[in-house]
Amino acid sequence: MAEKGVLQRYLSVGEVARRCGIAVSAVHFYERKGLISSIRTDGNQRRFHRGVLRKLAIIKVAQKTGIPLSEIGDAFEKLPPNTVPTAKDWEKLSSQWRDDLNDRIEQLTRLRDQLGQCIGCGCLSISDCPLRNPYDELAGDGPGARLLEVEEE
Amino acid sequence: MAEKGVLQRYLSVGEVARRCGIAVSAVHFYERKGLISSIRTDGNQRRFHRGVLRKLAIIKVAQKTGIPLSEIGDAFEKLPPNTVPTAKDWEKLSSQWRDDLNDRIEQLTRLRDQLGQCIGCGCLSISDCPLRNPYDELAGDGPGARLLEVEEE
DNA sequence: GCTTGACCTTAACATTAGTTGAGGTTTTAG
DNA sequence: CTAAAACCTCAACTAATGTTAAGGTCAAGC
Repeated sequence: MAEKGVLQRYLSVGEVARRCGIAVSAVHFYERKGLISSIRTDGNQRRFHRGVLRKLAIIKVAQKTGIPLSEIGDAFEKLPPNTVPTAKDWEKLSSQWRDDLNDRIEQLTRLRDQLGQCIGCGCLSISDCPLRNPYDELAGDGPGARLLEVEEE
Repeated sequence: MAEKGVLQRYLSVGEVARRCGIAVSAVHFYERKGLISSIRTDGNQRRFHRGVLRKLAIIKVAQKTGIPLSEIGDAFEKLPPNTVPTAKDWEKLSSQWRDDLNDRIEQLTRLRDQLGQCIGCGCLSISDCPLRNPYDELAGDGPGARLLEVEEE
């Protein structure tokens, strides 16, 4: 009781999970992955600094943008250790991720537009279908361009 | 030799893979998953109808939009069986997937805009940060809104 | 002081989308 | 005809992101 109240310094794993809307197992998982850390009580239970809540919030947002945990972890490692991410830190992370997100949005938008055009062509016309255009970003996994080289013979 | 040339009707797995720019193992995989099918030679080797090239092209495009293979398979099953997807079929698929894609683009765009605003607030301000606004689409996994209920005490 | 809920660890399982390897067969080119 | 390239199956492995279960401990309220 004495520690609770106005200035509860440490949180149990259950509290963290509940307040972030994630499962306890996910909190454990993120800790195993090194994204967050905790100290232990004498009884070996985890106690989390409040800052972990911000980190988890950042993790959730970053995941929504499609960023893998490994990359989130890399970003966290470049932060000053053992501190709550500051506004400045968050600014760096979020602006970088926003750029990534923008790139992904652009890619998807191009694809959507191509799909839109392609609805008319039905992927039947070699010359007209943008999805079959070898020089757009749909090609380019192999040497040369043969993504939709479907019936060139 | 006799079958090759101007009107080669069937393709080996290697030809299919090469012409689609995917690995042989991936072709096998898609067949196991029921997305494509083949007949066999007397020697038990796969032979693919040319239509498989179009299906694989569709698979690749759909995957780029973020659609899982299971869903692509579901869509294929609703197509008339044993035929090459027609322009009409492709129109249905592509317009549906384009709508999905649009939804995803919209979500990501909202998220990006929120990130943009959030760069200023640094996730420090309870009242100003849109990422902490309990009533936008970032919340809503749990009962009530507590996504980023980070330091409300 | 005991019961119950919360916590601990470790291992296994689930899912998606494939890849890799072993061991053997078929096809093709010369 | 023979050697090499391509093919076959089946099982195991990869990677990311977790969840679930088993077996045991800790903490808090009555």
